Amino acid sequence: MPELAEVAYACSLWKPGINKQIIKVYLNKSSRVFRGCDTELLAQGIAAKILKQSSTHGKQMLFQFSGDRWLGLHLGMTGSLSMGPSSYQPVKHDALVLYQSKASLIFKDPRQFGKIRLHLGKTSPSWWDDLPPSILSKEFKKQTVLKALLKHAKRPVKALLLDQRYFQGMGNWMADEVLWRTGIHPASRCGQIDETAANDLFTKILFVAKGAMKSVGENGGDPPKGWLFHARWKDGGVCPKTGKNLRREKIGGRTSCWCPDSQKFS
DNA sequence: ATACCTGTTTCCCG
DNA sequence: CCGGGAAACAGGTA
Repeated sequence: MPELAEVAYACSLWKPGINKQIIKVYLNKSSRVFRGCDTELLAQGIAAKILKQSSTHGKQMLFQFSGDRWLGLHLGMTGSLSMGPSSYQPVKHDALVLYQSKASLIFKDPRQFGKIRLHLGKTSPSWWDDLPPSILSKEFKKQTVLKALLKHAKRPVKALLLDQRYFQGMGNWMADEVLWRTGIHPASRCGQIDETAANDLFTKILFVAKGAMKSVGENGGDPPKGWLFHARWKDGGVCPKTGKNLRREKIGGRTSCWCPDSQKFS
């Protein structure tokens, strides 16, 4: 379930493992999450090291280990992190288990769209440093939104919101939530959105991102009552604002949900 | 059985 | 070269 806030929450689940040594590494070589990653090097690189720090940036996670080792992790569509006992036995779809003396850190991903990578070096890897600003950061500005809209004038705005080059951390439900709050139809072409609407888009992105971090990111709960989130998952949902029937349809390649009554084409 | 899915990458088209 | 869209990846669930 991993968008911005769910990723932050997932990352926090490994916090108990910080400042503790990895005494054994289990990895399932055949899992697709290791594509492009040398599993031998990874297992050997992390073994006997101490987990020092964890951080997230949008949907990306970075774990720093002693000895200048860094582990990058992306949860894809179905990845999840959890803790287990030190006696934990890996089950199907566990891709990586880091054993410590009193616990184990588990990364599981049935669909294997997630990704693991290793970096050796004094400083954090370039694939981390070079990420665009997170939608939660100071560097994410109105201007970012305006420029993206202008550059992709033909794209449906829903598709643009999912573009991680501009909106690090935005996912399908967040994008629907944002558009619903702006009154913009998800299929509106980016070029048709005026500056006032663009500013509102920016405001609502921050609102949804911060609200999600508070409700979901801190304790793994659901977004607040009254959010579109609770009504958007299946056909037959009702708009929390207008009480009218919501619509669901594929827009920009993803299932989108909107209120035809309050969301109009720009 | 069939369709659907909170993500990203790759390929093809104009 | 580019922007845009569809398909592919893989397995669980309804």
